This record gives sequence, C-alpha cells and structure tokens, in this order.
Amino acid sequence: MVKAADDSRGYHHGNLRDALIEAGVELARSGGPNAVLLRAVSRQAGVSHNAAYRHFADQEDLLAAVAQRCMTQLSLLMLERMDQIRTRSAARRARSRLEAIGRAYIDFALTEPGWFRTAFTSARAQSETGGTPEAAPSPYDVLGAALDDLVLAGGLTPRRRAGAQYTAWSAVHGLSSLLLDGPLRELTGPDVARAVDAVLAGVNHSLA
Amino acid sequence: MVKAADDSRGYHHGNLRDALIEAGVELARSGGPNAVLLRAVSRQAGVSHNAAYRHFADQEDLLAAVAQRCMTQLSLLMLERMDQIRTRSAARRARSRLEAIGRAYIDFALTEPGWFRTAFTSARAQSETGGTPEAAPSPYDVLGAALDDLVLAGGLTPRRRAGAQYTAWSAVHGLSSLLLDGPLRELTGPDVARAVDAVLAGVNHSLA
DNA sequence: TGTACATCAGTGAACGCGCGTTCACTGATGTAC
DNA sequence: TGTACATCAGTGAACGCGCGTTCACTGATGTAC
Repeated sequence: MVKAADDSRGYHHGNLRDALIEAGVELARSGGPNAVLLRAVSRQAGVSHNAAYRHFADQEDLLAAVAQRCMTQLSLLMLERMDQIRTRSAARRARSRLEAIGRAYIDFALTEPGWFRTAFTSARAQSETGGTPEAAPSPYDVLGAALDDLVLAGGLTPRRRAGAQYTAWSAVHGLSSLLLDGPLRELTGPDVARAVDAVLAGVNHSLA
Repeated sequence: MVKAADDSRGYHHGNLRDALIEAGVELARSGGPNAVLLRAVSRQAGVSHNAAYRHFADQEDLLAAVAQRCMTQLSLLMLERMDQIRTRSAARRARSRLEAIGRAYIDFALTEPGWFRTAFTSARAQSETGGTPEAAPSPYDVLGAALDDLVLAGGLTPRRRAGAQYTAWSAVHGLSSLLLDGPLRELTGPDVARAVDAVLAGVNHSLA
C-alpha cells in the first residue's frame, strides 16, 4: 500500500496519524498538555472523534506522541541557534555554542510555554511511544554533542564532562521552569534578562 | 465569633476552610495538582460538595491555597535539614547549610512528587490567594537567608550574591524537575545520586 | 435572663458540559484468481 | 483485464462518568432588646 505523504482528502485520510499529532501540537501550543484531548484533537484534524483509535491506543498514547514532537521542536531551535555560531577559534566557538543552546532552551520555554510544558509532561515515558521514532536528536543529545566539542577544543576536562552535562542542563531547565511556573514568574523583562545572564554565566564559570 | 481551632463536629464545621485545604493537600500528595478537585476535596473532608463555595471563589482558588501549603511543606523540610547542621566554623557551616537545603529540595521532589508538582502549578499566582497568608517563609527566602549567611561568613562576595541565588535555585530546581518529569526519570538509584552530587558540587564550585 | 430575629454555614437536588470509550456500520482500497 | 472478496480506515450514535456551578433550602449561631 503506497500513500502520498500529504494526501488529506477523501474518505481515507492517508496520513491521519501524523495529522492528529500535528493537531495535538497546535492545541498544546496554546493550552499545554491538558488541551491535548482525543475529541479536541480529532475536531482540530477535521475527523470524527473516534478515528484516532485506529492510530493510538488511547488518549495517553496520543499525548505521548505530541509530547515527543514538542521535545523535537525544542531540539530544532537549539540546533538552529547553535549553527549560527561560526566563530573561528574552536575553543571559543564551542563555548559560544554552549551558551547559544542554553539561551535557545530558555527562549523556547518563554516563547512557547505550552510546548515546553507539554514536552515535560510526566504522563508517559517518550520511549514507550509506539509510532515511528523521531529523527531529530533530543535536547539531551544536543547538549551532549556541544560538551563533546568543548572537550575536544580543550575547554573542559574529560573527567568533568559527565557532571557538566547534569549541571548545565539542570541550570537552564530550572531557570526556565521557575520563570514559567515558579515564583520567578513575577519577574519583569529586565530582571528576567539579568537572571538568564547570571545563570548562563554560572554554568560557564562552573565549567572553567 | 470565637471558634475553637479543632472543632470539627456538628452542622457547623468551625474550621472548614483549613480542613478543605488539608484534604486538598492529601489528595495532591498522591495525585498531584489534577487531583485537587472541588468535589473530591469536599468528599475527602466529609462535607457536601458545594460547601466549599463558602470559603473559596472557585476550584482554581482552592488549588492556589493548596499549592501554597505544598510550597510551605518544602520550606519546612529545608529549614529542618538546615537546622541540623551545627558545624562550628561559620564559613563551613554556611556552606554545609547551603548544600543541606539543596539536598532537601531535591529529596522533597523525589519523595513527594505530588506535592512538588502541585507547589509549582501554574494555575494562579500564590500571592492572589485570598485567605490568611502562610506564616512559613518561601523556599526562595530560605535560600536567600542561607546565602546571606554565606556572605557574612566571607564565603561569597556581596557582588555575586544576587546572581548566586538564581544560579543555585535554578540548578537544584532543574535537576528535581528533570528527575521527576524529564528524561532523567529513567535514571536508576546510583545514577541519581551521582547526578545530585554533580549538580551540588557545580553550585558549590560556581560560588567559590 | 429570655426571646425574636438576622446572619452565617452547611445540605440536597439539579443543570449542562465535555470527556473517553465502545458499538455496529460503511465507504474505500488492495489483491487473488 | 475484470471481478469477487478480504481488509483497512473512517463514520455516527450512544454509553456512563465526574466535574463545576447554581438554586432554594435548613440547621446553627450570635445579638439586639
């Protein structure tokens, strides 16, 4: 059975699984994980509300797939920002790229809170998703690659690499989370910028 | 009108607002913020499901009050662990206490995930809660006091104090969040311990 | 000190809602011969 | 090449559920006189 990838007309949709995930992503964007409901997603995709059962075991299964795609969105922004750094010196480039992906992470959380919250929904482990695995690397992998580059460039001893991954990730994720759903949500623009700079400088300093 | 604080019998409950919050806290403990429902909370408190409207504007208002109490639980654990550190040297004590509250924060998240998630629910700013303000300090205040002590003990320059608060809090909160609802939830016991040690060491190092 | 009355804090029934899930079905597609 | 048939992917109606919220009410409490 050969299907056109973008065939979305007629009785047989052709690519409904993907269309449902995409509809879920759209709903998650404004409403977060709680907005990813079977009926709402089916409605959004213009399909009867039980058609989803041909592609997902239940609502939790659909949410897991949507969450994974939100995570991929985050990775893509990190990669995009990283690629923009073209500094000559390998050492400086590695360091700048690390900062760039950190900023990208926080920016993503602040500009796409619905996606960010959905990506880190606790409902089900992403690995349990039944469908085709996403091609894009996880944010964890992106960070890992950046740290590998930093080690190669001599900016980080191999010995401290493992710990650095936890440290950097925790700092950036924690700030995002506190700014979004924690007490730091009260911060105004300039204070947010100051907090971001402080945390990124802290990460940088803890690696040196 | 004078009410006994623990009068909970008869037609008039006497302290229903507090009883409802307490019931909500119990439900949040096992089910997280999504379990704090008006009907479920009223059921738990043994009261008809609309009695809550005498004390809370709506479900969101009740959840905000429960979230605040969860936050207080976190503060209390931090304070308790901090008080256990009695090192003689002021400098070393300040540093140990900082580490102790960091560990307490992470321990709280891992042992009371429902409370932790509820405390950081985005529903409504805690400050908007109408009832009596909680007496206990916020985790932010506890951390701030610990950093003040560290400055006094000469372990941190006043200049870097503000940034340090963001750095330390983000690191610890981020790790908690990643271990609970992020990709790090796959980590097994020893790896968790390693990650915690790495992050706390990173914080410590970034202050020095 | 006693009593009428206003006020407060709870009850019970009912509403409408949207959800997840299941059922029997039907239209479209692919394939064996 | 044509046709019967199995399989797949969607539809529409219906179910039961628990929720938030509102209504008119009633029991208990406090207070003015």
